Amino acid sequence: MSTDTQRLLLIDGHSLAYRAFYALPAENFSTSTGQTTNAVYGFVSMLINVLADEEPTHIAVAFDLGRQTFRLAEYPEYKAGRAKTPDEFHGQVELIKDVLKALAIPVVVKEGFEADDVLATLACQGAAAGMEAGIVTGDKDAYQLASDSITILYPKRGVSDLTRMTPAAVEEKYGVTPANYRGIAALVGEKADNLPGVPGVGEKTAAKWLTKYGDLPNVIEAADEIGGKVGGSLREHLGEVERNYRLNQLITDLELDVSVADTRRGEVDREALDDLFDQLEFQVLGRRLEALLGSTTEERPSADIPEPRLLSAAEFTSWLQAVDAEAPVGIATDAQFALGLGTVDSIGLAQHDDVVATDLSRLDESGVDALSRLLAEHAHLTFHGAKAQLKALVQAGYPMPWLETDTEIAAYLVVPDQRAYELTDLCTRYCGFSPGQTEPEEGTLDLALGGADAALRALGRNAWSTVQLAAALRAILADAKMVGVLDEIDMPMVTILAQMELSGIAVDLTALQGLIDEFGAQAADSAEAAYAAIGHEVNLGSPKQLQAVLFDELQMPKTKRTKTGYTTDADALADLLVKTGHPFLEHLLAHRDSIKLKQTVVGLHRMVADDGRIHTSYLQTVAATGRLSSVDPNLQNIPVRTDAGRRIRDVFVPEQGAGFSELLTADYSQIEMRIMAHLSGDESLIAAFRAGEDLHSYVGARVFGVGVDEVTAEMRSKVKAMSYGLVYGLSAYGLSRQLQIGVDEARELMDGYFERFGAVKAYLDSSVENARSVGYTETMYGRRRYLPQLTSDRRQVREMAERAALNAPIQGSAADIMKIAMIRVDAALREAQLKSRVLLQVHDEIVVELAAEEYAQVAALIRSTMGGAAALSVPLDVNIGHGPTWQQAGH
DNA sequence: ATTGCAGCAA
DNA sequence: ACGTTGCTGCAATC
Repeated sequence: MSTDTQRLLLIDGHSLAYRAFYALPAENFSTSTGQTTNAVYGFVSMLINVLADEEPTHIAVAFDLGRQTFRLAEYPEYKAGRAKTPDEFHGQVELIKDVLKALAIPVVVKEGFEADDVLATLACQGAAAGMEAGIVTGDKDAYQLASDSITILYPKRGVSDLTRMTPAAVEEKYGVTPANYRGIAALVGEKADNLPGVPGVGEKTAAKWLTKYGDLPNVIEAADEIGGKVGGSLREHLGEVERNYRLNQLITDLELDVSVADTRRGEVDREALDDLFDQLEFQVLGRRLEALLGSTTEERPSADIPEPRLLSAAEFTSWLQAVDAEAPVGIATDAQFALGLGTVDSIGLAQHDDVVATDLSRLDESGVDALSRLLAEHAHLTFHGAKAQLKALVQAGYPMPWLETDTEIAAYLVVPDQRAYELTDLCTRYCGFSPGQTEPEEGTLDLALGGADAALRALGRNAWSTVQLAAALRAILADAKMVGVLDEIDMPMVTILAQMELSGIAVDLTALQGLIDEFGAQAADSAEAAYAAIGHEVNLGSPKQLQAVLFDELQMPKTKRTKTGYTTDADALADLLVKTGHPFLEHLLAHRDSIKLKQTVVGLHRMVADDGRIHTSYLQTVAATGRLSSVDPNLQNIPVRTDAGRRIRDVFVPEQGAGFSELLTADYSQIEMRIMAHLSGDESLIAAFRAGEDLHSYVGARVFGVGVDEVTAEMRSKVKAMSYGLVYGLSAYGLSRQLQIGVDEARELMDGYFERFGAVKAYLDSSVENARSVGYTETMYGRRRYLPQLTSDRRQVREMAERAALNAPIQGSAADIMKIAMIRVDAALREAQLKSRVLLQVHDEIVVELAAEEYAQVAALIRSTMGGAAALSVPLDVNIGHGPTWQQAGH
């Protein structure tokens, strides 16, 4: 960009704010006073980026004004059918205008016109005055304005990534000139504006026609000579197309209160801006803006990343030998891991501002030694998403590193309910710079053009970035007193999980194949019987087709509504079976059972690796409470409640012929209720656990006012359901439905419980109230979960948050205790030089592969370690079993 | 490719 | 509207 050209930046405020609102999760952007700020954050973040990128000399933001526009007047259905914008959005537009005012950026509106018309007018005026104009808008109609002097900056995904739509880019994407883009839009239609186009005509067909006939009026004129089905379709919809064409034309000659000269950048009101950002609690964003406004050179933040050096094998070795043992080292690799096998080809390393990268395959022996020593001995290694990389490195022959910080996990601890923790996003958010593209652009040309080197440099940048990010996140965790959770619980877990996943668990393939055949045959039989019962075939797996059979064909009474019709879930079907006695239902239910089992065993079979074992992956940053989750396959939901289901657990066995003899399972009994007893301090409940009697009978005796041996099986099961339900925030209505009893009886049960265990109720209530006032819940070890929805005025949203607030400290403390136990078990097994190893974790249970002759020692070690993992006011009971399969090791 | 339903676990 | 936290597979929809 030449410095003497004047650059005009024009932004569609409403459309960008709206995109930001939906791109950023509202629950992660809310101030302590409850103001939602996601749209403001996204908008301002986009604004900062675009100011840095475009360096405009002139700038303006347009907003829509007035409900009545000329488009609506011509077509009353314009933009109809759009969902009502949520209340959380409107207030944020005002905040955005406040920010713009402080930044001295004029806001332009014109009654009866949309923001894009205003922008089009200003852009044309600017272009006429010899300026370069950029229009930031989420409305593609603006493409029609693209020219040598006007570029459209269209947000690709979210609001952070803007595509530059020049005339060439428009032509490349749509095959037509910007002027003809209107024709494409008119033919294809725009769903968001409720402007239907020609059915069957997409961008390709539209472009073909426009190229052939020149422009849309010519296409319309020639409509009669266009053959085929689409030709007919076009003739039928000419009216709509002409209307779309009129409506999507942007107005470029509005009379505005603001002229291009008025948009010259003015003096920023720093004080107002500081106040505003304080109020919005935008710390990082404030610093980013500060950096941008403060420096006259307006250096890009990403320019701060040191340029990575690509090293030869010899250079790499000497770099490693010169590493400072006291300073953090960032590591990033291109590791991939699937089905028990990993690959890692290249590595980036960073210490201080020295960033290097190399191909691992090129390393000679001394290079491998030096890297091994770094991994084994350095005390300050930082990764982002370490576990898969550790596994791949270990399989490549390197030692298992001791890692100080995994920035993905640190970011999870800071905000545990985010969907993704991408390094780039986190750097933008917490450090105010962006390491940029983490992987080279797709496409075969890249390799030829040095894509491999670019990929190496990206690894170097990632390695450096993760060190900066670790420092930023640790500072935040220190403020929240959560460094202990990071260092003592979640970091040590990473290597333990990596080892468990590398081990995997052996399966008996013959037995597994047997189950596939058996469950498959059962499913086929039930399906046949079901078809016979109604006289025709139907896809039993399709709720929609089942509804047709049950409610239309067989005229059965309607079940509970779902979004798309009536439920056909197992409860409802069982209910219908009682009411109608129709044999179809019986066979359908049997089919559901066996097809589900078959699906499960087929899924497991698919995941057996070449070593005959299943290597699940544990996810450490998914469950908002601190639990682990398991994928590929999920080994935390293997059936156990039915006999048929339990048989699946029989295919999990110890490794054959390697000195392993049995599997051992160890689980905490009623850990969540014990935690509830501890946290509430309820004397009765604590006494119940200390008595060591059957908990549900003990509680049942209290609730029903009878002796412990007078508690019937029915009473016990009711109490059991209620006790478990309490941990989840169960209501009387929910309890009544689950137990198939009246709401009154359920209410009496709950009242009875709370009367005898008063401190439990007090604890549950105060726990929610406390979370509402501070904004988060806490486990016994300080792991937080933020729940800003606790102050929502939408009842359903608020109550959902209340139940989450009730559950999170209990579920989360249990998860913490299990993690601590696993860390200590791992250490104790090592210490005692035992060969047995932990393979699986299922929330309150671990599965251990027992080396021959080690049962007694391992059982004792695990019982005492798990039982002593936390000091509660009640004992932590551990059940242990062992046997030749997972099923038989259970108890 | 995404959404909804259904069903498994703790 | 009415019980938390997860994952997977299928059908239907875009």
